[in-house]
Amino acid sequence: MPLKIATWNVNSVRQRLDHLARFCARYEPDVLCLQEIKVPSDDFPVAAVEAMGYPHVLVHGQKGYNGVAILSRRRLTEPQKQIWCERDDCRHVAAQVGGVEVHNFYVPAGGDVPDPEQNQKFAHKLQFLSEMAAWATTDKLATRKAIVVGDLNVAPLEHDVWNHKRLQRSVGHTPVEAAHMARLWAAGELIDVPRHFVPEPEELYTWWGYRFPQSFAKNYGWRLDHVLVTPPLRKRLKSLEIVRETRTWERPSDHVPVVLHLK
DNA sequence: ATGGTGGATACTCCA
Repeated sequence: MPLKIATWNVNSVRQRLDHLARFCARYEPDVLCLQEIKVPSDDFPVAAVEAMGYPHVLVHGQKGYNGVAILSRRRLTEPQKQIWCERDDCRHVAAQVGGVEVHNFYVPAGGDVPDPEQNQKFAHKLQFLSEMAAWATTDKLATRKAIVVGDLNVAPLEHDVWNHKRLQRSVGHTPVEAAHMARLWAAGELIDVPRHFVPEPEELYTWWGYRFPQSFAKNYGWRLDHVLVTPPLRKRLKSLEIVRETRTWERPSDHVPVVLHLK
């Protein structure tokens, strides 16, 4: 059965309901994984997303920060809300849908200083990525039909950022973060789907920051949002699209959706 | 060397 699955860091689901409706009407994903919903689970706008065609909703949210959700047209089973780094800050939710295991992550951004000794946030990010790799190994992720999506807050490859040389010392593109990402890929034998379709050196970005007002116009982008699949799904890969147009809409999220189409 | 903007919150944190 075909399956269209999208991931999108919406930067507050309540601020982005109009964009969600527009995106869903245009791209019609069967499953939509959201990050940074910034709302407690009980206050999630379930009626609004049901009206968009998503009656199955799994939310792991809290007040103010972080938070993830899976919206689906099909029934979601075996819900999971794992805790990482011994703190429940709503960064992971997972479920089975259409015979596939979908894991939705929001990895810590890591603060500004790329040194785990000086910066606890960076240490937390590295530990989170290490735990993901350990989980992929011990749970034998590679043997299952699994999809890992979300805002992993790492642009691992040279052409995943607009200026590799300049940004190597910036959090999100340091060699140590790229090495952690490579260990996760190896641990789950994960296929980096966007790069499967569009290899380096072509640029691929999913995020353009707010702090430089011209970042999108100048294409100062980073590829922070990821779609990874295990080997049993390789033959079902049909297409992948990074939906840049949402970044041109009024009051956009700083991240754009990524849509995977499985045969 | 530094600041820029956006969202949630409540006199500030996080990205």
